[in-house]
Amino acid sequence: MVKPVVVRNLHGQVVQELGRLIVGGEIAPGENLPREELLAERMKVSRTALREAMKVLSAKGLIESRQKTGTRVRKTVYWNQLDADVLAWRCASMPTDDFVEKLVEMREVIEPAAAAAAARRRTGEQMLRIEEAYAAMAAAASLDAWTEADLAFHEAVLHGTHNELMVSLFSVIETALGSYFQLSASSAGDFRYSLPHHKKVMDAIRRRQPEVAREAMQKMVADSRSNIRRHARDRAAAKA
Amino acid sequence: MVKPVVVRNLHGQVVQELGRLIVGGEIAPGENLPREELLAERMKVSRTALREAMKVLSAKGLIESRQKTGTRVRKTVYWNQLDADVLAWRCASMPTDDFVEKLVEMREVIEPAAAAAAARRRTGEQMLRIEEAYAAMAAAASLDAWTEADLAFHEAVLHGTHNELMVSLFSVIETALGSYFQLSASSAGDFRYSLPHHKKVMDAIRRRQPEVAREAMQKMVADSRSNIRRHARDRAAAKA
DNA sequence: CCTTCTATTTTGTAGTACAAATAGCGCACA
DNA sequence: TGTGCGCTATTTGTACTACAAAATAGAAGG
Repeated sequence: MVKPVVVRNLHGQVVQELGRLIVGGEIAPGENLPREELLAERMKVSRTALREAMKVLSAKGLIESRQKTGTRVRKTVYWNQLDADVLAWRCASMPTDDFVEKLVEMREVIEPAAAAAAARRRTGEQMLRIEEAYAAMAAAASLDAWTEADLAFHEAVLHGTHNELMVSLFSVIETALGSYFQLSASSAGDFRYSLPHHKKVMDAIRRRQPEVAREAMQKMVADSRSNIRRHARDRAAAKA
Repeated sequence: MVKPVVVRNLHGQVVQELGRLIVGGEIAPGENLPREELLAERMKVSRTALREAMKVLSAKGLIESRQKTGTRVRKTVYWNQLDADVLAWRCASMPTDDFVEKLVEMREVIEPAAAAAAARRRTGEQMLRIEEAYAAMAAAASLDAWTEADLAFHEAVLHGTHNELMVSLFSVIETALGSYFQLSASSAGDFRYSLPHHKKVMDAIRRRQPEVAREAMQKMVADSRSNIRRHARDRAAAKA
């Protein structure tokens, strides 16, 4: 269920490679990349392809190029941290508990509010999508199927808010759940324990009860957070 | 105080131009752009520069290119709506009250939570930044100076959360406040009325009172929201 | 009617040449 | 000795050409 990240284009590969390097901290902010000609040669691509890759990275706020000065990595404040790629790169290079905590904190802020808003404004169509996702979760036989349905559930709730800006935060939730599943997969426990939480959220949204929906979602995320902490403790204990 | 958007590069201009066209809806999602050769000719740039611009747009999720098929505008769901450029383009093309409402809704979710988190975790350094911004607001003589200080205040609070993901949401707040100032500038009223709100937030964060900070910030945003609505009503009345 | 193969179109990559900006050096001059 | 000015070397930016690769649509064949 890991992210496929299938890239057929050459410059796409370069984007991934450089992105990982930068976000992973191998090239520190303020530092300069080698000049284009060199870097292109070193990565065995043409300068053309390299430059297209660099434009992508600069669009995500990671780098900044100026004539004569060269191309340098920008301070992390300027990075588009909410960009799906950037999140993925961080997650790949630095899956520290610290970062996971930050992801969960975001969920705690976003999701209860989104659930409440969805309870107020969701359309019938959107309610249907939520219910379909729930049904898929209930029917899921494998962890993969469950994961997919779970993501669909949370995305459907976001759509229910009628606010595209909210929906764009799905990348954060996706990343958070992704690393969560990665943790819980190791313990191989039954993954269905959170189904009741989902039901409460769904019901509240159906009945248009914003505050009930908010609290149910809040509990769901809090539960997930404490699970993560438990896993982290277990891992630390196993290491010692 | 409008956004400068100074772009010295050619492809940067092309990015702006195409970005505005797409986000403004002139080219609808699902629709194809003219083929590169044609488009390059039409925009009077080389194919090279055009392609670099398109890579930027595809990095922001706006378009998607495939061989033989061409380049098409993606569904809005895939757009990085939280990207500063995308927000600016939306704001430029579609400053409808509808969109402003969505921005405010985001603020209502983010900022009270951020204020609470800052009250818990801010460092002395970060507190100082908040206080400096407040001082600058208090001393501001012009709307421009006030605007700048106000933005600095809200950014400083976000930094206090110690969560880069939160900080990245500053683009949303910046855009929201930007269009707010644009509205309130027309009525030319005194812009300092929200200073007491800011003081309450600052004090609560200094005293490490999360819930007080949350409520104070919530009131600030709510106040701003009702102001926006009043302005909208006034404008509607003036039109009729 | 369906399958398969081919031809054509469009983006992707490579390479060359030159333009433009600018940091840093060196020189002239006070 | 210090200070300012201009030159030059370096690095990115743009243009153009040529060809590679993918994938659609259409033709040919079963």
